Amino acid sequence: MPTKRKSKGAYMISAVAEMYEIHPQTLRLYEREGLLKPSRTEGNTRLYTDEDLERLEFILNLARDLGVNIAGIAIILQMRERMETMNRQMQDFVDYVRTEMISRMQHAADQPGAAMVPLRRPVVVPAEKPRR
Amino acid sequence: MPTKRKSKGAYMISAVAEMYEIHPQTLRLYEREGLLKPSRTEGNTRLYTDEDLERLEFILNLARDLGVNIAGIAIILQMRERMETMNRQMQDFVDYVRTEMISRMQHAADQPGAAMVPLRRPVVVPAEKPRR
DNA sequence: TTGCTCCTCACGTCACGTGAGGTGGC
DNA sequence: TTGCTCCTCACGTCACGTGAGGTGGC
Repeated sequence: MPTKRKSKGAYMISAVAEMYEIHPQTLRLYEREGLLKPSRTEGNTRLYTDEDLERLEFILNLARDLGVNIAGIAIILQMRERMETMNRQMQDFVDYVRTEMISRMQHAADQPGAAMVPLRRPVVVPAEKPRR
Repeated sequence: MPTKRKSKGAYMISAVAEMYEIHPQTLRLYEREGLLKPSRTEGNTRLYTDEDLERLEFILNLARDLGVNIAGIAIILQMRERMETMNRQMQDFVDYVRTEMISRMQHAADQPGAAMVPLRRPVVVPAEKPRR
């Protein structure tokens, strides 16, 4: 039974195996197939960080609940990262445009006699569930 | 050998099987598993449209070349659709902002004595390969 | 009739998960 | 020493692809 659960830490393979009811060999298999990349101690023992565990949970969800094989999981992990990048870029762009618009509207308002130009249509931000 | 190749059309199962060197039973399997949904004639014979074939090519790429199982392919197809939707929305938004900006800059230029407000940083559009 | 279609059932192969067996460091 | 770790090898099970067998409509 590992003492730490939520806080930052590094777990050895048997602790992780116990936490997720998974065979240690399966964890080694996932690493050999490139799904997980835990760090190692100097003595070559695997150390799983919280980040590794988060990734592992994602993997287990796909493997156990959805029946996806390793090749599929590898691709889905890649796509997930691409989507997260896209979401970030989208959000950055939306934020940028918003502040830029506000800034310009204020400039315009500062100028006496300048008219506000209404948006022709509302800005629709795509409904994406926030990741955290 | 089907006479039509590129143009719009509907293919029966053996024509598709020949074109992609795939067993007809495999096509039936993919349909049973929900990956493909060809229409049917009144006599219940499957008809594959070009759209179905495009989807099939995607499926075969995953199954044959990448070794993804059916459960994985189903999820990847879903994710692909979500990414396409996101790309479309992103592109729409970028286009909208661009035309809106131009329109405002022109308005501003029309007003004598009005200063151009330079962008604080360049607008970076994410590098996404265009789909068509 | 011929050559297609539909379907179900069943088999071979392979990937995945797991176990055994032997090793080495804290 | 004990209890962990590492590794490789091998087996059971199941999904996938394919084939056979029997049916029916153009």
